[in-house]
Amino acid sequence: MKDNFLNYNNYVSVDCVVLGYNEVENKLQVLLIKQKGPEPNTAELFKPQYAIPGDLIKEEESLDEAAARILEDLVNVKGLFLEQFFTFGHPDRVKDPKDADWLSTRRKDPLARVITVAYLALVRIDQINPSAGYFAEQTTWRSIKKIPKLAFDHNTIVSKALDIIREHPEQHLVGRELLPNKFTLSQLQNLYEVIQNKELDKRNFRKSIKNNEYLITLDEKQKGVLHKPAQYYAFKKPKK
Amino acid sequence: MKDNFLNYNNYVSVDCVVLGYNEVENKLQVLLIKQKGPEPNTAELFKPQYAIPGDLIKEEESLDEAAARILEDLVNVKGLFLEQFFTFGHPDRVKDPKDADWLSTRRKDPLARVITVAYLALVRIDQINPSAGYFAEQTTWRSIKKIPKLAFDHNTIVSKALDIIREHPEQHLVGRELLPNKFTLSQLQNLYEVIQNKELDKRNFRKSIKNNEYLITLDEKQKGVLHKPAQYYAFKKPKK
DNA sequence: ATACTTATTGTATTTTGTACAATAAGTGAT
DNA sequence: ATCACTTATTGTACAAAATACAATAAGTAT
Repeated sequence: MKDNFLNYNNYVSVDCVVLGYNEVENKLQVLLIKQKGPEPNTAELFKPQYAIPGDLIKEEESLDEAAARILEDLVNVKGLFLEQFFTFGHPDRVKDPKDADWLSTRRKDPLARVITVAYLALVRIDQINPSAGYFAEQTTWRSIKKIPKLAFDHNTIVSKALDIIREHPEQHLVGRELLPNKFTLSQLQNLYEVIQNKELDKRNFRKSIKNNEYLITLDEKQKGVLHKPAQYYAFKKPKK
Repeated sequence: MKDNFLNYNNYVSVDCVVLGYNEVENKLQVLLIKQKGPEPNTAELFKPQYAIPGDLIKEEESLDEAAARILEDLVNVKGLFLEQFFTFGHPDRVKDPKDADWLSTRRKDPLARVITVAYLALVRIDQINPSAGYFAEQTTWRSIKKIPKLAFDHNTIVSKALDIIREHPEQHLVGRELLPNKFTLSQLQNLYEVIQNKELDKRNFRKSIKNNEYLITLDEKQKGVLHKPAQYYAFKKPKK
């Protein structure tokens, strides 16, 4: 009877596309890590590649918890915006020869299939301080316009994340996640322009954004700027 | 050194929410199976529950392929519309006592965690003939308004599928999937009304739907009906 | 010719999207 | 006090899309 039991087993990982917004330079960047092996000085064992942060899930954690743990380990910040967006599970997604060396330092069975659940995180670059964790030799921000060749199928994963955020920026509350607590409408417009990669008309942008139920006008203006001071705004806390 | 290797292993399954449209009764239903064990006459080993069709993935198949296989085995139809929509991976999602008996007939380690990638399928009820496959004792259609208690977290999975189809019916090409090759605008409107669970104004529906780039007017009308015969329409094939 | 049933269509109104440029409110220099 | 400079802020005309609402058309059956 035991012969009828199914027994396929797989690795399951969570990978995080961390999009960081640099307000000063008005740039949207993605957080990459440089792979490292499990031991110090394992660099000679393989040619490290850039990758997005990810890890196998642990036995007792949910997928959401795994994503939070990976980010916490990497950027030492809790409570970031995190959203599952797609699961990548092609049998060959970790079987490119370019990835064999790194896997051999990390897995008992380097050719085993890995199914990965991908998450999107949004952060303000100036608010976090990524530091190499136990799975990263170093971390680096790269412009979403110049993403290098990444390990595994991570280029595909990043592309899909960008598609999703561009589709519905307002649904992803990008303003709340990527701007300071108080901000001007010009700051908000700059952010939308970077995400959508196109210029927006000031008057029309203001008309449409002012319908946003979450936007509230603060009782405060800019001070000390060399021009007409702008009104500050904030986001209401989400309903739920 | 081997001690540093990570070694968490998991079952990965694909579950399919099959939504079927019954045009005559204008009902949207979900396809459920009644669980069966791997051997004939195993019903006495456990109390079978209703569930959505799903199965562990096989070693060499992609997630999409697994979903197609599961449906093919169940409904003997290939080439259905299929879309991945979410992955459910809570550590306890298969550990409810109600599910222990069935798992014990199917798994070497019934308490092992199972992560499931959920797919949405759209079908015309009159076009397919679901038949009990190797994992189903029997199959049944149930109205989306009266879904019984299901095995595992399948009620949650079905709910999420319904949320998704209601959000963007046109993006899911529900017309193409759920109507005959030629159809009237009233048929199309009925379908949208069932999915969105609200009534639509005929004139406004026609105005908006006629902007649909995929809709074409056929050179044919209804015949033999006891009223003004309606024009037939069809959908163009999707671009790619 | 009439009754019956569903298909089809238009108009007025509101809302939303788009294109486009002048004025306002600060600072710093004179 | 005035002026130059910089960014913030606002309105108007037009087009497009969403909404509310009811009369006429084309068949069949009697």
